[in-house]
Amino acid sequence: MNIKDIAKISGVGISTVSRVLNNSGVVSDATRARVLAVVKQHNYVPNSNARNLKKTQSNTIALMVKGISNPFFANMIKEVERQVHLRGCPLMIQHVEDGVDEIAAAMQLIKEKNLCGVIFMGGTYDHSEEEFRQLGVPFVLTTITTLKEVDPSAYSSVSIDDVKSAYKATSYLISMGHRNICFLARFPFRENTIGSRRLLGYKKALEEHGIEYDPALVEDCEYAPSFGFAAAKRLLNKNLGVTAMFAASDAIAIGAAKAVLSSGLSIPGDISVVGFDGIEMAEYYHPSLDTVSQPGVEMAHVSVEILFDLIAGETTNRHVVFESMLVKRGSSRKVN
Amino acid sequence: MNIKDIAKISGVGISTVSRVLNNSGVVSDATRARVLAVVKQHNYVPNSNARNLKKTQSNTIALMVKGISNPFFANMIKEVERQVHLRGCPLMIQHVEDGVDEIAAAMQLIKEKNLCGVIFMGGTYDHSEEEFRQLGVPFVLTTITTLKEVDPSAYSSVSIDDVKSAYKATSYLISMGHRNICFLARFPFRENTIGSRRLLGYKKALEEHGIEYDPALVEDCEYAPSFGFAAAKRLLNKNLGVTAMFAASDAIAIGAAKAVLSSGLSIPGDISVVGFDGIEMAEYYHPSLDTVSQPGVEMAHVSVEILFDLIAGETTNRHVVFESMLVKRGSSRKVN
DNA sequence: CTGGTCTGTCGAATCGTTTCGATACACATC
DNA sequence: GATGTGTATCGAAACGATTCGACAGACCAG
Repeated sequence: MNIKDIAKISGVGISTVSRVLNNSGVVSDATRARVLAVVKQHNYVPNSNARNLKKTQSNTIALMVKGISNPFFANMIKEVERQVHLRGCPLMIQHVEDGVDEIAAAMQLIKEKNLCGVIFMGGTYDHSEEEFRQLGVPFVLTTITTLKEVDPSAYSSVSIDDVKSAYKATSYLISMGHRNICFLARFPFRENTIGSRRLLGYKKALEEHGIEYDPALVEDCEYAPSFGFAAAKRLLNKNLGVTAMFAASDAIAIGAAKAVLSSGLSIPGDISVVGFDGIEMAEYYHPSLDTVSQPGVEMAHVSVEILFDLIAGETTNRHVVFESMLVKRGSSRKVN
Repeated sequence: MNIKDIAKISGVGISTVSRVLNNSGVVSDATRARVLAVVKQHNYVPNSNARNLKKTQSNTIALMVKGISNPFFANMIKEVERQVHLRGCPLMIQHVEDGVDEIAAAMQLIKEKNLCGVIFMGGTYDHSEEEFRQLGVPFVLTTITTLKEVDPSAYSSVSIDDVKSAYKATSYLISMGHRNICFLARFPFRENTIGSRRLLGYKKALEEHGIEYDPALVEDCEYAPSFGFAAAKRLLNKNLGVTAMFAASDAIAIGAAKAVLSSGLSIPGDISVVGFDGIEMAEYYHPSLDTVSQPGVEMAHVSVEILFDLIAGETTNRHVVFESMLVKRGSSRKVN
């Protein structure tokens, strides 16, 4: 069942059917009604391959996400899907494995599928401005850090201020009298990853309060409970008199909290714990975990909005920085 | 840059380029090498819209998932993505909102995009055999229950035995002396949802051990911590002398555990808690939660395998039922 | 030398759309 | 009656791939 069949059955020309379906050009009401009736009756759905081929562009959006099983991303992905869908566009979600070049992967998809836009989510990108420009379609970087210096006019982004957010959490702990605060995050050996940015905020807070930075208090760990657990165990074994832990994600914080509790220590009695992200599970942990919460769903929403603005012809790129929020639930307390 | 350009630059015919790219037909080694060099040099990627149009079928797979933000699905989705990707096929992930007809949505995508296969994940389907047959492409139902009786030869599926799994968990609690065991799950007013199947297993275990089924011990609640929390609160307020809680998902169990702990009761001292699914967070909860674990990643893997077998021409549908595993971690204990 | 087979290649038709230029008719204007 | 201006429609040429039938040359057999 193709447009030709519909045309024949409706007794009109092919182009008339096309104009009806696309609401383009003029068609008399009578003809329109007749065509639509036939379309509905036969459950006709236009073939998007043919359409995209002819138009040399599709309405498909791709979401390239690093860490698709990260619980913080789960709700963001859902929101992206919802918003894109709402605008009548199909969405392709592609998980980007560690070590693959996100831009190259997107590039391939763009050429292959004539994508009309891309959202990149999560990770640290090591690409030059030139590489971004070569994409050739609108795109948004959501919760992504870039290693190379890239002209802000060359891309759009949605993020929070990681340095400031980590500073906030650390200052909060310091204000409650903590001096030996450890920090758990993932930092590969390079600058400007999410982890290193948060480390920067952590250091800054220490410095401003005259506390010397001690590398022994910092543990490298992936964004998952099992790694947080192991890292916290290592730290506790060092016997450094830690009274507070700040984790760069709630998943880490949950693992770390488990390590603390299963060592027979209490939270916040012996050790205060603060996480990052604001996932639902952290709230229902016992004790409920304090965290620096990112407005993930809104961030996803705005990402889609920016993308569609760009697709609609908007030429100036936007950079939206959301405010993170320190959520106090009782997993930290004052010490003297 | 299209196939014509590549042909011209390579000094060969269009069809020769096509045969090189598809490894079809005979091409001399010299010609093949020359064409491939040109392809690489110009970063040429064939346009899949044109290809799919001509072939009247694409290699795209769709994943229709109900509850995309469910943490149990997160790893499954990742695995599906990985496996499909590994086979060189693009994946479209579509979240199915409550109340939309999954099959109709898939049908539309299939016609529109000439999909070559679909995986349906999660939810309860109210479709007739006829509707499944109309899909016209291979598909697999993963962790899905069907309301209507459907001939098993008409579809493939991957699942666990929900009745048996719930029976296992309930029997475990009973064997430790519990009599007042409550059950938390989502059951709309119909048979054969995941929730009602697990309820069946719960009832069966009670019955076999001569414990009368008390509807007051069953609470309806969505698969998320906040709902589990509220449901458990309601239960505790009834003062029914509950000593154990069995939740139909770990997310519910975590919420319920929070309710128990924040009421000043202890787990497993006062109340034993058993969840369902086997998500990582449940293990890192404190106390670590006992659960009936489903091998989600394997289930996803097998789903993709079955799907590709069907696409490859396999004509008999398969139904793989995985064994769930009772994981004891210490959130339940003996009572007398 | 003729005819047959094999190898490597090519051109053209085709997939199902969109869209541009053409056309046909009705009606008004001069 | 010739001309102009809408309005509603149509046909045909694309879009970029695949694939089938055709064909040229090499080689061998008779």
